[in-house]
Amino acid sequence: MKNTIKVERAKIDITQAGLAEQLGVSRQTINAIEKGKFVPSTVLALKMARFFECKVEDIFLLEEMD
Amino acid sequence: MKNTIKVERAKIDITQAGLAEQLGVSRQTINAIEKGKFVPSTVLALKMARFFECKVEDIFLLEEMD
DNA sequence: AACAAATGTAAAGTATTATTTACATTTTGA
DNA sequence: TCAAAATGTAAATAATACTTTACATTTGTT
Repeated sequence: MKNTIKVERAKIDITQAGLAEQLGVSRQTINAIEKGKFVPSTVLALKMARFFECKVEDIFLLEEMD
Repeated sequence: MKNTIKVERAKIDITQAGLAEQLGVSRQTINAIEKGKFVPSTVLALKMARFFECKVEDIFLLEEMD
């Protein structure tokens, strides 16, 4: 599972901490997701998509292994 | 969190067991998600959207409480 | 260089997601 | 009506998501 969070963040120039605050999670959670440590819950994925004004599919990309 | 899985299933006339098989999860998992017992992982949500040929946002709807 | 902000990482613990097994109830069709 | 298929439910367990705390490294600015 790949994700484009770092790029989406760059587009609107927001830090991991800033995004975390907006989404109501810890900074480490954002960092871990961004680094591919784990995939967020569907609720958080939906909140991210809403925040970035795009689709969940635009941010989280299924791969063979998933 | 609401979901429209039952409706999507009805559209293409597939059973919970059939859907479970297609998605590679147990029938109980589909049933539990459909009944709102829990929200599936993002991976499973993405697979569902892909299977139903729609967006994750079309199936899973954020509510106030989420 | 020096400082601050941002990012990376780790470990321990809690909460949630998903599985298996098993059985009850409801719906459907012959 | 009777049987089979489909759905509902529950308990125990495993796997994963997320938090907190804490510290290290990198990056940007003066």
